[in-house]
Amino acid sequence: MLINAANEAQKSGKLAAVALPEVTLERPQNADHGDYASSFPLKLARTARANPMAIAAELVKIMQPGCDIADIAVAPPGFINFTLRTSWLTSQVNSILAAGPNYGNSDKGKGSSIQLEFVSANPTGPLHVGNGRGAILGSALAAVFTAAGYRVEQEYYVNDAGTQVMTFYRSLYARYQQALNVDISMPADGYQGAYMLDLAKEIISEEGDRFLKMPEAEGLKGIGQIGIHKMLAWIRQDLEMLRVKFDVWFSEESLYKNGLYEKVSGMLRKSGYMTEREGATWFVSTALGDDKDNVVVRGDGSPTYFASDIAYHYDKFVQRKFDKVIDIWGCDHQGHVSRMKAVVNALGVDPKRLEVLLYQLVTLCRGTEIVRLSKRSGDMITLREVVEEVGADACRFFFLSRSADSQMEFDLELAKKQSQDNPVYYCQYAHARISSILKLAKDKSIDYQKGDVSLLTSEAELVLIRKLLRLSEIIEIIVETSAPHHLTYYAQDLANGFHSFYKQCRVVTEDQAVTCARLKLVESTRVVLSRTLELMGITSPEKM
RNA sequence: GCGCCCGUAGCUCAGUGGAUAGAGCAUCGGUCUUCGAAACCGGUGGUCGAGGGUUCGAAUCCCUCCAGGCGCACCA
Repeated sequence: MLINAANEAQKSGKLAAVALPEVTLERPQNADHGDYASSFPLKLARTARANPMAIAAELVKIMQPGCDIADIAVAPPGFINFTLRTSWLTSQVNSILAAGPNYGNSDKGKGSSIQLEFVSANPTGPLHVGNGRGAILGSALAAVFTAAGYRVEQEYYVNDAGTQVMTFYRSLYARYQQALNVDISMPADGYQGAYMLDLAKEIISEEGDRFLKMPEAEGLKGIGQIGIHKMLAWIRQDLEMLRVKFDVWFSEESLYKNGLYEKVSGMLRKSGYMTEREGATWFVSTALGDDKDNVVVRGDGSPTYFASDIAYHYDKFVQRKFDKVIDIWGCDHQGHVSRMKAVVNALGVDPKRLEVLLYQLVTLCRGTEIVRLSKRSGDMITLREVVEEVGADACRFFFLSRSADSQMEFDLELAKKQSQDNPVYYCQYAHARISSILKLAKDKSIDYQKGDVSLLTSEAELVLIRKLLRLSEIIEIIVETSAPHHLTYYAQDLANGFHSFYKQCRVVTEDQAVTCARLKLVESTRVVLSRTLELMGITSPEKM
């Protein structure tokens, strides 16, 4: 609309014929400035060598208010403000009801495929709180991208190969032997956590001492594999408690077994990105702008985790042909980003198709005392303990409520209290209230299907409708920024809009017509609020 | 030393280069004869770490400095 007006103004000579800047629409903070505002004239002023106010006035003359826009106004120093027509706003209530649970969805993604890989913690111990942050970030993003018309696959990369796994095998084998009264000490670099003892005991109760009778190498491997398997089952349970589910559990080891690793390293060798030096094999990241090269195969012939990652990303982009891949990592893996981008580049894939989302670490504390997160040391608070303490809804909301870029502190002493103060209950309470109103209407057999939405004219009603309409905008922002924390702020804003409306406008009254119109508004609020909570993976309770 | 993230109200944090910088908690004060007070309404509280620069316009972009977190392995 603005572009058309500008083109027309240029044709008629009212505006200098210069390249037009990008048209942007903002949402003004001040409601007096309308529903949408554009600073287009201000941006045009320089190139067009004209007063922004004059440009704005010309453009406004050309643009005509339509069925959706009631008013277009010029505001100093050169804004154009658009105000939506009330009748259009109220009609949106019917649109929301018609869309139902699909409200807010779009086809922005046009069915292109996205692979989201997250958590991917080593299966050498239970998940800790930091893993929880990644898990919730990933699952919320998956929901939002799906709503925006992308085909999303959620994947957990299982590090079932490599040195950490061997350390786990040795630790578990030692615990197993100790539990069977063999005098042996834990490996110095072993996993000390109490869960290793429980695991060993569990295996003894199920499998007896048969691994003891085997040659050491065989026993180690046998017990280790059972242990990893059990660990993975635990992890899966932990994640399910948080309502995080994966479509694929991808085995690192499979990359070696099926020859993909050999194939990809051969390709890179041929194209000159692999080189032998100091007895090891290196990936020449520096050729692609990285600050240093990285070892792929150690001097002893064993591949590093980086080697698997190269084959893994080949599999993602080339074998499985994902249009886009998003890896979600803790910020302690930050150094790995440029390498991975270089690898993707070397494989002939546009590195822009790989997005690495880093989240800052979660620090745990008990009061003022900081608790270190380490699987190797004994003192560790598991994700499960936290979820059991505060519940999945509060936990998800808490993790989602901060941008991935900001560090967060999880105070265990305040966990319970935090969960009571958690704004998630504010949002859920709004949903429960709505449900109870709708139930009242049902008990009174009020049929509001034909309610006339044009009766929704009070300020509180219109404010609420405007908030309902923002969901698709929020989804779009999240798709563009991969920052799902906006959902939590939107949910609170929406809940506030409803609570405020509820206080000012009695829904079920003697006035049948108004009652029906308001019930429609209440129902549409339920649709949008529960959709918002659903995207966050949070339940919408009818009672609390 | 180099790289990434962060510094916004007493606390925890939002803030897609736009108009008077927001929310929750805390604090102070109002609001229940009627659909859920787990709520609503209002007040107090800010040199947006500091200093430069770009811009009609900067919390936002650039530079320098200060403070915190995390990396910089033939660990993952």
